[in-house]
Amino acid sequence: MPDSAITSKKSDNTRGRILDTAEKLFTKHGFRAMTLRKVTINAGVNLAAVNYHFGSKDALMRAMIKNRVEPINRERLRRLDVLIAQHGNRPIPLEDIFDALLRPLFEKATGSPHNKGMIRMMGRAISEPTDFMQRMHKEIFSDLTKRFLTELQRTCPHIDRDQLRYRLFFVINTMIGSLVGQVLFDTILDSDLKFSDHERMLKELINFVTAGFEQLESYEDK
Amino acid sequence: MPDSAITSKKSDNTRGRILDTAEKLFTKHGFRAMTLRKVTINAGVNLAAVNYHFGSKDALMRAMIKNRVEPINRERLRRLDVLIAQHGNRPIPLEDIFDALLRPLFEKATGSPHNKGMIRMMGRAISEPTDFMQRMHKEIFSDLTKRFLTELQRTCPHIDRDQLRYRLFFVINTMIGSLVGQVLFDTILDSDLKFSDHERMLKELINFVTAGFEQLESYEDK
DNA sequence: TCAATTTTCGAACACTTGTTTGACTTGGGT
DNA sequence: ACCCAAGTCAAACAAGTGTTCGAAAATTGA
Repeated sequence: MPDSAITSKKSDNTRGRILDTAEKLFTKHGFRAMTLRKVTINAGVNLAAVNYHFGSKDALMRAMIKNRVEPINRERLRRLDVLIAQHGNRPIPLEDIFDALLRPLFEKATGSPHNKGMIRMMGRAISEPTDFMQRMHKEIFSDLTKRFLTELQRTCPHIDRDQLRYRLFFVINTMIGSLVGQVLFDTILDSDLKFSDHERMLKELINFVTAGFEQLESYEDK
Repeated sequence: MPDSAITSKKSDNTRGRILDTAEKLFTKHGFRAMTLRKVTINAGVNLAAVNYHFGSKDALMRAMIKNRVEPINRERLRRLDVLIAQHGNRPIPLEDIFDALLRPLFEKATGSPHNKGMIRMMGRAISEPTDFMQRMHKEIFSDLTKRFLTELQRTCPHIDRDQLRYRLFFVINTMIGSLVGQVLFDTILDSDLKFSDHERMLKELINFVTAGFEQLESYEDK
């Protein structure tokens, strides 16, 4: 088995072609349809190549997710750092924090319909109940949530610690759900609104989670 | 093949035992692990019984979902009707509408850990990209969303029609995501908060979506 | 009671799955 | 020229998949 860190991501080598094709199939038809035979035939490589380059199908899956999620999370943290640098020790506007959290994901979901579907499948994969996925989840998102929690805590000292966590939980769920639930969107809408209008949707989403998180009008004592 | 509408839901007959066991396996280990052999062995019935009573594995899946979702949706609509009767043609408070939409689902998720896991798996199943699921989705949720949309429209005439749909979309996604994303919860929290505190979570969730939907402080012109 | 229908059962079918093996081909270094 | 590691390949493997079938068994109705 070769060193996976060195081999490039381009699709001119076998490893890259497998990764690309697997992602394509996974995106289009889900995990069940992503069989090694379909992947390898579609990629024009030999069946045994997957186990040679990745070790197993699960490992291929892991590599797929990491390759997609980690750049997004890096970008999120980068934007958060920019905000911190801009505002020093003054509070950061909530919509800016959420913009840093949501926009990188949505930008990946813009452009090609493949990216759109891919993000949706990522959301599904991440919420898998398998042990393998749960471990991976912690591994990938632990840092991210910690950093954003800290910043939200600092910006909103008036919000109770537990409530703050609940609300961030809801924010993230709204985000993931909105990407995963394309189907639902069509069901609800039945109108001329397009799911592909990402900028509009992102704007509405940020407004929604900001208002939900802030809860200017307090219902708590009701 | 027998008439599926007549046979009872209790687990003393073969059909019922299959349904229960399938749900248990699906809940605990996902769709992949729900093989017909595991189901039938675990239920103490013959392998061929599934195809005899349901016709196919997909049909079994369909029966599972319907049996769980439809009672919840009926309860949602019942509560909405109560609200309408109470308020006549005056607007209904938003948190009451969302309570009617969210609480029936959460009440099912209370009590046994099985129910909790089951709801989570339902959320996952519903967001499947297969044609079969998408058709089913429309079939099950079309009425529900239409009814709630109408009522929201009437209660919030000041909210633009498209925006209203976006926001209901977000509300539902927050709800589903919050049930599906148990894993995420643990990752974010890393604290003494318990996912099993449903009443607390439901309250926080209703506050969140109400504030997000209402958006008293307007960010739209920003 | 007896025939008819419904339900159960074991066995097999046809097929797909991920993985492994061992021989073959390639490409660079000495 | 040679060698050796890296990569590719066809073929098979063992295990598991949903589904089907015809014969038993159980249940029902007259």
